[in-house]
Amino acid sequence: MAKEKDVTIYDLANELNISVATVSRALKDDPVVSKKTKKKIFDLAEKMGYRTNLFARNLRTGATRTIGFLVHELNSNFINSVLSGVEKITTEAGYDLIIAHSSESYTKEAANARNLFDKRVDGLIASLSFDTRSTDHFRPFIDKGVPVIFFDRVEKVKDTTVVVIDNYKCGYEATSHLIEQGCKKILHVTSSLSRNVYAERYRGYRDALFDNGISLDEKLVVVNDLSERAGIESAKKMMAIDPLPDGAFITNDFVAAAFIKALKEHGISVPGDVAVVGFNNDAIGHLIEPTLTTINYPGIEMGEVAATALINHLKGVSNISRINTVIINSDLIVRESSLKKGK
Amino acid sequence: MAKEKDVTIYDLANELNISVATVSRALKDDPVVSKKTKKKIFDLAEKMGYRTNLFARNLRTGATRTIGFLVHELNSNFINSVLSGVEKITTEAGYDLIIAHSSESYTKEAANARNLFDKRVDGLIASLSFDTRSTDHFRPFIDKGVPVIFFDRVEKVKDTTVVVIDNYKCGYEATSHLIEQGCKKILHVTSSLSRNVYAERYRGYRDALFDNGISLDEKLVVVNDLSERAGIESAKKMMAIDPLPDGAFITNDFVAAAFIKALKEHGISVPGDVAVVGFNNDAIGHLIEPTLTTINYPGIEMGEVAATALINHLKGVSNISRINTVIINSDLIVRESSLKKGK
DNA sequence: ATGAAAGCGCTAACAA
DNA sequence: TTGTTAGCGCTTTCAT
Repeated sequence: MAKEKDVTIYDLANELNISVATVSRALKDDPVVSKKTKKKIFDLAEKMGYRTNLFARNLRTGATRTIGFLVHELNSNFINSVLSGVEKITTEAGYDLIIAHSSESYTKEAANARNLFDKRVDGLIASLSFDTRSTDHFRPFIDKGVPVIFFDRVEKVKDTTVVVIDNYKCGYEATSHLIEQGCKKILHVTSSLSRNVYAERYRGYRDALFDNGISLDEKLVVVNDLSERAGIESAKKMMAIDPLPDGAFITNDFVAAAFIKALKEHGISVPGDVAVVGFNNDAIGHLIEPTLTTINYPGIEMGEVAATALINHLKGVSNISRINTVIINSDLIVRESSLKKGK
Repeated sequence: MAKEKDVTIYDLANELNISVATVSRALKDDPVVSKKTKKKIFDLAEKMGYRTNLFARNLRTGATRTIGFLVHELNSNFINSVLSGVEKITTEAGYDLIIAHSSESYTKEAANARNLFDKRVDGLIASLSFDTRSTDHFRPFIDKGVPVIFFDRVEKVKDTTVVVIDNYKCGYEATSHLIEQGCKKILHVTSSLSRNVYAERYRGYRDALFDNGISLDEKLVVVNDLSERAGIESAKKMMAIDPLPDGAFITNDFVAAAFIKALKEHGISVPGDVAVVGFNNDAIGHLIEPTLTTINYPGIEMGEVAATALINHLKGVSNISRINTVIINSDLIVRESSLKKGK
């Protein structure tokens, strides 16, 4: 198949004996061009299979109408709901999305950021990876005036906006709920405490214990990744503790599911012996047995809020740099896995 | 923050009193430029924060080193493993990925295809959405000589390569396994039969029944989408059948999980009353109870194979147009949900 | 080993 | 309402 030469506005202009300027204007539906000429041009463009050369346009205008979406992983329900929220808004506004994920690696995240910068995105929506130690890779965007919005896993960087839930409150509520159910010794399975989300939930856990007169035992805090293996390992770790904890607050539903499964295989009953609360409200939570008590984390809404703020800023409707932090509602969903007392 | 002007090769050239041609050559590590000059240029580029303008380059060269990845959904484990396989290969080869998903909509798929075409991707890897009725939107790629590879949900289009598993065989094996376990009346829950994957699995189901002297009952074939709701509805549908079927072959693990859950809630035991086989080998399969018998569908491998074929073609190492179809291995994983006979 | 200059396809300021 | 023309930043051919 021979590569056909692309049709350009010059071809259209030649064919119709008009200038490229008119063609260019017609193509962007400039009201200054007469209906007749427009029609002629559109028809011919269609007929000749004309496609805008975006590189030429971008080169010329310096704007790409493209938003970067930079996240740690794509295979998480939460990130996917955020993505669909973002996509809804950006699509409506006529922006394209370039998605990059870092597989939880700082190096890859930095490389992706660099890449998105080179691709000249008009704005960036990002959630940090596990081991991101610095936010220097976002500097170029900020210096150049490209708006950056962080969500979920965030870091306060000057001139950026963050969209989050109140992780502290959620951690506090989850833990309080377990205490209300009679738990006295509560395991906390979480991830890198240098990430805000986990650090905040941990603070909530700690304060809830404190406020209820339970002393914090560092041995009950298990830091791991968000894999199935992490759930199984945490379960093993817990079973080695004597006496056995009677509750567990796990910052991820998938990990919680694996955790519960492992416990049950060793004859430990949930919630009878150990009450469990997860986090995120993934679909898996009501497919397992017992169904999982969890924190509802509204991803779609978060994505919509983040994208709307960004788009409004780009349109000049509002100025993002005034907004420091947006907090989205979230709440505890009580199901079977935590109910020691019956309903 | 004022938008700083981008540094260009002209700035570098001016600063060093050399020509832009030399700078351009140095930047792409052309051996013809002396080491000394190169070093000067690289150092200055670093110091001034120079970043290549990809639009200018692409406009000039006509190649983008970008691959399009066009799929129906992103929130599926299977698609995500394919993606990670693809990404591994493309990244190694120095290609970027643009990801587009159509939310199972034909219209959106066509729009995405058009968009990727405008973005001038060098190649395309795609899996069709549910209700895709035509493949005309891939024509422009083929006509222009841009290689297209389909995987999973495919359609034979001239001059394209497809990467698939043997869905017929899998359907046959899953059904035969249920029959071996003593099932005589087997429900089949699947999705749009106009998509190759479901059509083939259905053929396998039908032939396995036939080969075992069981007559096909169209009322036992339930076509639905791949949602949790689909699982629940299918369960309800089945419970209305008298006498109750004793086996179910469900072409998606997630749907199967919801299905089993619904049955159990109505006091029907799995596998005791109904033996169940799923499809895909998602993580959820061994977190639920009973653990789910399923077909292993190796996404990563599939992604690697598809991407490798594409890249090799682009590099001119091999010619894709010779290859019609690649079939990836897949097999039955027997777990608890289908074992009526014990092990 | 380096430079001069044309041109990729498009937009927009200015002119008519 | 339409046309002319100067670039956007880069690569590459042809000279030197």
